[in-house]
Amino acid sequence: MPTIKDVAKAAGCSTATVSRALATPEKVSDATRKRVNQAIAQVGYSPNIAARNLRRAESKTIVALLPDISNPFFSEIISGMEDVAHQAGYQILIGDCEHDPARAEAYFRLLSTNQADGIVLLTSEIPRALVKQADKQADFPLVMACEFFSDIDLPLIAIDNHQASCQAIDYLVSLGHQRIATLSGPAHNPICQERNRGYRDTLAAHQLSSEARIAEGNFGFRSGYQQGLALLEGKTARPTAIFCHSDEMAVGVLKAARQLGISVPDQLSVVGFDNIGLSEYCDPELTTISQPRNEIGQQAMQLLLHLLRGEQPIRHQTLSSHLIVRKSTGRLKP
Amino acid sequence: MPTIKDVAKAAGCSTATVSRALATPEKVSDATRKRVNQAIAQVGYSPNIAARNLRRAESKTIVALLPDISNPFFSEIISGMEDVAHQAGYQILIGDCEHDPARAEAYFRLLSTNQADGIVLLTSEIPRALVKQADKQADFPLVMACEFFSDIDLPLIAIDNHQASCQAIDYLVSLGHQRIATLSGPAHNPICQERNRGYRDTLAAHQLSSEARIAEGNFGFRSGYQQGLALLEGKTARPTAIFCHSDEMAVGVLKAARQLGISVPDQLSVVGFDNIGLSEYCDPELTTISQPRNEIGQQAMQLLLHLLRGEQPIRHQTLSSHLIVRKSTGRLKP
DNA sequence: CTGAAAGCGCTTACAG
DNA sequence: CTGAAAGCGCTTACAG
Repeated sequence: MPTIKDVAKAAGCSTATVSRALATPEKVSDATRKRVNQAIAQVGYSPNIAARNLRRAESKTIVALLPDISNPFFSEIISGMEDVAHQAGYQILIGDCEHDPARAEAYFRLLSTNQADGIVLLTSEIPRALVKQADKQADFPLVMACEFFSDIDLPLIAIDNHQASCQAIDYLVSLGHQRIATLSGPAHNPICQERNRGYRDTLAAHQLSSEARIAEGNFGFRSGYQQGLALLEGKTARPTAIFCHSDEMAVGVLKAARQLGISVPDQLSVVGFDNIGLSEYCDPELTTISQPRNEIGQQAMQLLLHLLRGEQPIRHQTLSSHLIVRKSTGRLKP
Repeated sequence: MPTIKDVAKAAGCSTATVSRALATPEKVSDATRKRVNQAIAQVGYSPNIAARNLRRAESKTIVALLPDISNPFFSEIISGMEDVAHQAGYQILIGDCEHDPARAEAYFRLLSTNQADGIVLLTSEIPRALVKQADKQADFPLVMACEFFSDIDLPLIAIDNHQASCQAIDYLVSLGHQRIATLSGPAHNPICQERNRGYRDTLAAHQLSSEARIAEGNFGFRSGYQQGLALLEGKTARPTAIFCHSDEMAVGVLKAARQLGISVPDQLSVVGFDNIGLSEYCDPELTTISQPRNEIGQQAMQLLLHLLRGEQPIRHQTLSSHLIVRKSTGRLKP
């Protein structure tokens, strides 16, 4: 591999000048710049980024920390992040935590070893000690997207989960439903708590508090199916609608209903969350809440870039979600 | 951040000794090693990886090049890759090509700039010039997984797509089907060509060649739905079974059938490919071909590591797939 | 506008 | 077993 020295030799100038022609071309005379560029092309030079990073004490790498890469919800967020990052000369390292604290820790360690410049945190399922410690350090750019911690105030891009939940429940009530259950994600997860608060608030507003019933899943198909069975085959009055905190769980509920011979939406309405690709292709098509995933990714990266430049950006931004009505919800049919 | 100098000072030795205590502890006396380790703990040292990488001329980073990160098929493969990579001290950089040649090129460029040590290629949808050129360079460790090029012989971990396809078609014939269509992925994709060859061979073996009919999709839900409609609403004799090159397309076909009032499996059998999580939760549950995704990821990474160590590993490995029979296939009911 | 020189933090052949 | 020294490839304040 040719180095900057080879270019300097070919161009008949010093390595300093080659470096400047690349980093700050306006500080180099036209003639020299031309010679340098020719030399670069001639010897086939591309800078050794490791050396540059070492010298500049940066890595131009951002870690995107996910709870679970297999959840399709995240892919479009990553995509939005990449668009913005690449344009600014950064690359994204996707960190899949797989609910393993050690993994999360390893990714956090990349910052102290200069292998990453910042983190976009897309999960609250990591050791909070890690986050608290990081938050104290000045040079630890950390941004959250979608998820958040109730007791640690970090820069955040997200939708209003309380409101999104209210909207879903209001809609179900408007269809005449009273026994509306929620199939929540993990109970300790702050976004689920927000959604459950919205659920309770809305039931209360309609004098339906006594009907409140929350089951707990983990966002995946299987838990949707299992909790769906539990909710629907119980002896107590069966819910006529279930609001799920993810589309995968909603599809799991659809399977449970099918198995129990409960027809959707005639005897049961189901609402999902996230509007993943599948929601248009399951049977029936899913009524769900759509988050602007690409925009969330873009804004989160933008926010992190501001932080990296030492600016003081607006730390919290709420993007709007909306309810998409499809075929899995409706009035009860006798 | 403390550097190796700080540790040396605290331990009362040279930086060389600190470095050796870390890299080759057996070359350092017990007493010194102990002092160094104490000093490391005391000053809170972690090595600057950029500097190490520069010195060693490696990055300990492997690029996993995907056609599309939103396809859940890949997540478990990545997972398998990560297990092996992390254990060997490597990290995985996920490169999402999004069918954009410029992106693929950018990721390939990481190798020449010392930002990556090797590539696991999970797509054949990239400029072949890139690959051919890379393949010529000795120091360009490149491994393919799942996908391959028909005219470029690279180290490869994959299933036998021809055989997997034969098995699916044989099974459908055994159920009494004769008009079996295939919903293929992109026609120029070698794995699809293999599968289509298996399809034709099996039809021929059963004297059904005249029934061959191949539609082309792109692996996604939407194309499954659209091509499904086209296959099923045609005036010509409608297929009684469709073999799809992905589960998402199969689910798209299920939707098309539903819309046309064709019941699965009574009037139409559908087979998918990949056994993604969804295939157990759609309606009806999908008969599909399962690939050992985690193992593919592990073996691909293992193969790449061998190459990086300058060894001469077995370049081609075929893992076995198997047909999982669920509810989307059956004998025709009148 | 340009160059000589120092230095980023580490590793490793060499000498002892 | 240990240290002094050179060097990986780049950047940048400094001097001119």
